[in-house]
Amino acid sequence: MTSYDLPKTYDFKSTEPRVYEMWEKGGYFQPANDPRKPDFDPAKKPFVISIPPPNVTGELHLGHPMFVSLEDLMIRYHRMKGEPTLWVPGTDHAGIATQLQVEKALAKEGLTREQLGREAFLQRMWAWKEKYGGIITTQIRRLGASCDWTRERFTLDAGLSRAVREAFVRLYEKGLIYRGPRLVNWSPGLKTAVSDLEVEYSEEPGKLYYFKYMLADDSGEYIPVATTRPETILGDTAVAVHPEDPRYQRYIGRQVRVPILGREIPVIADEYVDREFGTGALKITPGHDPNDYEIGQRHGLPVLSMLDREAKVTEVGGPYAGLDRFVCREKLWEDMRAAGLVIKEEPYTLNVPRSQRGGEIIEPMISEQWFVKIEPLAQAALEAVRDGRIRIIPERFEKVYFNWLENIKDWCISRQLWWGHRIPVWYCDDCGGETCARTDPLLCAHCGGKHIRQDPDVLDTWFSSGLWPFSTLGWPDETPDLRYFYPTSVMETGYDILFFWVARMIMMGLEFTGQVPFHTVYLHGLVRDEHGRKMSKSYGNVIDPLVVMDEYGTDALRFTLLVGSTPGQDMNISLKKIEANRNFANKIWNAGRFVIASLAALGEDGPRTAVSGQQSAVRWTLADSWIWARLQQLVRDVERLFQTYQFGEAGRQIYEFFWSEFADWYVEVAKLQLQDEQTRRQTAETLVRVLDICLRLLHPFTPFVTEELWGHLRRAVGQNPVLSHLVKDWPEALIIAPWPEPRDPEGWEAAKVADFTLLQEMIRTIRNVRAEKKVAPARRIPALMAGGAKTALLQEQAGVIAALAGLDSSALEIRPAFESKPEQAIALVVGPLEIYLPLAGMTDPEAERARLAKELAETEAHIERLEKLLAGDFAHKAPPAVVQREREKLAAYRETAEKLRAQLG
RNA sequence: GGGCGGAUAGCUCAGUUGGUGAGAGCAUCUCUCUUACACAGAGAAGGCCGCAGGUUCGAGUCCUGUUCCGCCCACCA
Repeated sequence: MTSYDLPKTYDFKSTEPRVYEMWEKGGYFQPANDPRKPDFDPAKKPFVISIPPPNVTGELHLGHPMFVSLEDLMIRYHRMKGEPTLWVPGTDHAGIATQLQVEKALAKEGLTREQLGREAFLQRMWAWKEKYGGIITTQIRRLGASCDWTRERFTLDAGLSRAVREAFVRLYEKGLIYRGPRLVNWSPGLKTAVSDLEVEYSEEPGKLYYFKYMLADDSGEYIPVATTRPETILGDTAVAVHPEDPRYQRYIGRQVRVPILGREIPVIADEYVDREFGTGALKITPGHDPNDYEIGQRHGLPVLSMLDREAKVTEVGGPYAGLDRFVCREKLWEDMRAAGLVIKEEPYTLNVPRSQRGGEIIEPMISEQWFVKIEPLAQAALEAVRDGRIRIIPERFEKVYFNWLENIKDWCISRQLWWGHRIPVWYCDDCGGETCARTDPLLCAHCGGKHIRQDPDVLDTWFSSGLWPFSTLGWPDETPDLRYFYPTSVMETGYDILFFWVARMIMMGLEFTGQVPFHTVYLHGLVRDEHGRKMSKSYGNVIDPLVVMDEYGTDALRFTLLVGSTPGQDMNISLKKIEANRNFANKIWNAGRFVIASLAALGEDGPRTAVSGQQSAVRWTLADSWIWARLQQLVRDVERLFQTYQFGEAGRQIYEFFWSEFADWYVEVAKLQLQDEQTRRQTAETLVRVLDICLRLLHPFTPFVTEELWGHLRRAVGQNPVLSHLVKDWPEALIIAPWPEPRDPEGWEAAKVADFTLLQEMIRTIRNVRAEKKVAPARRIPALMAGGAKTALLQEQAGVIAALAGLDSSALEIRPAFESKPEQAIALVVGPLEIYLPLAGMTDPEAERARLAKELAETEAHIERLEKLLAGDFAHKAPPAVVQREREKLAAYRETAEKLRAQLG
C-alpha cells in the first residue's frame, strides 16, 4: 500500500521554487518541449505574446503581477490546448527613468553626469544595469511566468539596437523623419525635450496678473493685458487684440513698449483672441507658448527665447538675465509695480503642465529636435482597427484610440539624454551635410570629408519599444522565429499606455512589416487600494507583491488579480481578498489530500474488487452522475468564457464549482460511497477524474498548487492497482496536460441534476430547522417522508439523506404518502416532498401552524404572480421554452401549496 | 470644452446575445474541533440594483434625461 503523508496545509513556500525550476529545466516554456514535434509545425497556428518589457532596473509593483497573471493565464491555456505557444520576455532600458536612478546615485558621490563625461557615464549605466537588471526578471519568474527565457531580449542589446537603427534609417530615407527648431515641451530639471504624452496637467492655485502695455508714442495711453506668467513678458513680440473689438481697434498697427525692456512691438489683430477673457488683449510670446507660436507664425513675428535649458533668463531678458524663471517673475513684477505699470492681481486656477517623470513645471521652448511625420503612419493604424484586423478589448477603447490618432501631432523622438539609442545621424563640419546610416560612417556621405560628428541625442524609449513585437523575433532579419511567430496574437497591457506604446507598435508594425503586430489588444485596469485610491508611498497604502507572495503565496495573489478584474476597469485590491484566495488554494490542496487518501484505502482491497468483475456495467450513483454532469457544464462555460476573454468570470465559476459543489457536496457523499463495497471503486474513480479536470481548468489561474497536487495525484493513482489505467495518458506534468474538451450535454444529465438539486434543497431545509430548533449537531433524529412521485429516488438515496441531514437511518421512513399526518412533529414541505421530524417536546403546535401558514402565504403569492403572468401576453409572446419553465414552476408551487394546506388542515 | 467609466448587501465587487423568486468574498450573528481542510463545516440576517422617464409580454441588463464620484483628451492668456 502507498502511504501519502501530505501536510495539512499547502506549503507554498517550499513548493513554488521547486515547481518553477522543474518547469524551466524541463523546457516546458519553449514552444515545443516534445522532441518528437518540430519547433515550427506549419500545420499549427502558434499563440504568441510579447511581454510588455518592464524597466530593466525597475521595482516590482502590483502592475507586474497583473499583467504577468493575465498573460501567463492565456499562455498556459493555449499551451494546454496543444498550440505552439511562445511568450517572449525581456526588459526595457527605460531612458529617463534608468538614467535618473544612476544620476541620483552619482549625486551621492557629489558627481554629475557632465563631470563624468558621456563615455564614463555610460559605463556606469551598464554597470548599474548588470547589477540590478536581473532582479526584475527573477521576480517575474517568482510570479510563475512561463516565458521562454531562452529568447529573452533587452531593448539596448545588439539585435534590438540594429532594429532601431534600421527603423530610423528607413523612416529617414522615406522622408518621414525630419529635424528642426520647434516649440517643444522642455523639462528644465531633466534638461531634455519630452513628448506631449509625457506632460501632465494639474490644477493649481495661481494668479492672473493685469498690467499696462504703454503705447510707444508716449501718448500715455495703454492696452491692459492679463497673463499668468509675467516673466514671459520679456519674450513678447506683439500684443494681439480681436479685429472687431471696438475697445482696441484704434491701436491695431501701432507700437507698444515692452515693460522695463522698452522694446517696441506691434499691436496685431487676430481672431484667436477671446474678447471675453481677461482684458480682451493678449500678449504674444512665440518662444514660450504653443498658441502664441502659431499666431507668431501667422503674422511673421520674431521668436525670442528668454529662457535657457535650465529655465534661467537669457540675455533677451536684459537686466534679468541669469535669474531663475520664478525669481524673475517676482522681480519683474515688483519693478513693473514701481514703474506704475501694474493694474491688479487676481487669484486664478491654473492648469500647470508638469513633467510626468521629474514633476517640475514644463516650459514650452524652441529647440532643435527630431520628429516623426506621424500622419501617414497614423492613417494605417486607424485603418487596421477600423477594419477589424486588430480588435481592442474592451471595445470602448477603440473610440479612445481613434480619437487620439485622428488628432495626432508629430512625434518628438529626440531626447537630450545619454542612456538610449543614439540618433544615427552625423553632421559634416566641412560641408554641413547630414549622413544617416545603418552602420557608423567614417566619412561624410556628401563631400567625403572625415570631420563628422554624431548627433548627441538619443531616441525616445518608446521608439524602440514600438518595434518590440517584431524586433524581439529577429527583425530586420527574416529569421525562422519572425516567419513563424509573427504577427503575435495578443498584446496584453494596461490602458494607461495605449497611446505611448500600443498605438506606436501598431503604427510601426504596419510600417516596417506590412502586418499588424497582433490581432487582439487586451487592456487591463490599474490596481488600486481597497478604497480605490492610487497606491503611493506617501499614503502608506502600498501593497508589495513580494510581501504578499511571502505571506499568502503566489497563487493567492494571481487568483485575486485574475478573478477580481474586468478588462479596462480599475480594480481595488486588499489583503482580505488575497487571504480568501490563499484559503482557496488550501481548499484545493485538502480536497486533493482527501482524494489521494481515498485511493490508499481502495488500494488495499483493490485487486479483490477487480477480480470480482466489478468493472463491467458500473452503475453510477446519483451523486456520481450529478457531479459529472455539472463538471461538463463547467467545462463548457469555462471554454466559452475563455474564448470571449472573460477570464475573471471563468475563474469565479471554477472556484464556485470546486468549493460549493465538489468539495461541499460530492466529497461528503463520497465519504459514504467509499465505505460501500459496491460503490467504492467508482467513487474513487470519479473523485480522481473530477479533481483532475478541475486541476487542469485551474492551472492557468493557480499554476503552483495545481501542478504540485496533480503530481501527487498522478503518482498515487499510477501506483494504485485498480485505477492506474486512469493516468495512462497523463503527461509527466500538468503544465502540458491537455485542456479539457467541452462536450455536448447528454440526454440523462438534466434529470440527474434536477434530482440531486431536490435532494440538496431537502437536506438544507432539514439542516435549517435543526439549527433553528437547536438540535445538537451530533444528534441523529428520526424522520418520516412522503415522496410522492419521488419516493423511489428518496428510498434509493436514504443513506445520503440520513448522513447529510443528520437523520437516524434506522428511524427513517419513506413512503409515497401518509394517511394522516404524524402528531407532535415538525412538518416541512420541499417542492413535492413532505417531511416530518417527530421532535418530541421540541414542537410548539401554535408556532408550527404559524410557520406553515406563513410559508403557504408566500407560496400562494408566487402562484398568484405566475398565474397572472401566464394569463397575459407573456404566454404567447415570450419564447415557448421560457413559458414552459414558468408553467413548471407554477405546477410545483401548486403542489407545495396543496401539501401545506393539508398539513394545516 | 469633448469623451469614457463607475454608482448593486455594512465593505470590496461579479452579474456579455433583456427571461421574470438578485450573487460572491469579507465583515456580522448562532452552532460545531463530524477521521480532507478551523486557511474549516452547518445555518442565519442583510439589497425601492443612484434618480426620473421610455421601449418591451418582461429591464440590474436596452434607450433618453439627470445627480454624484473617478479617469482620459484638449489647453483661453
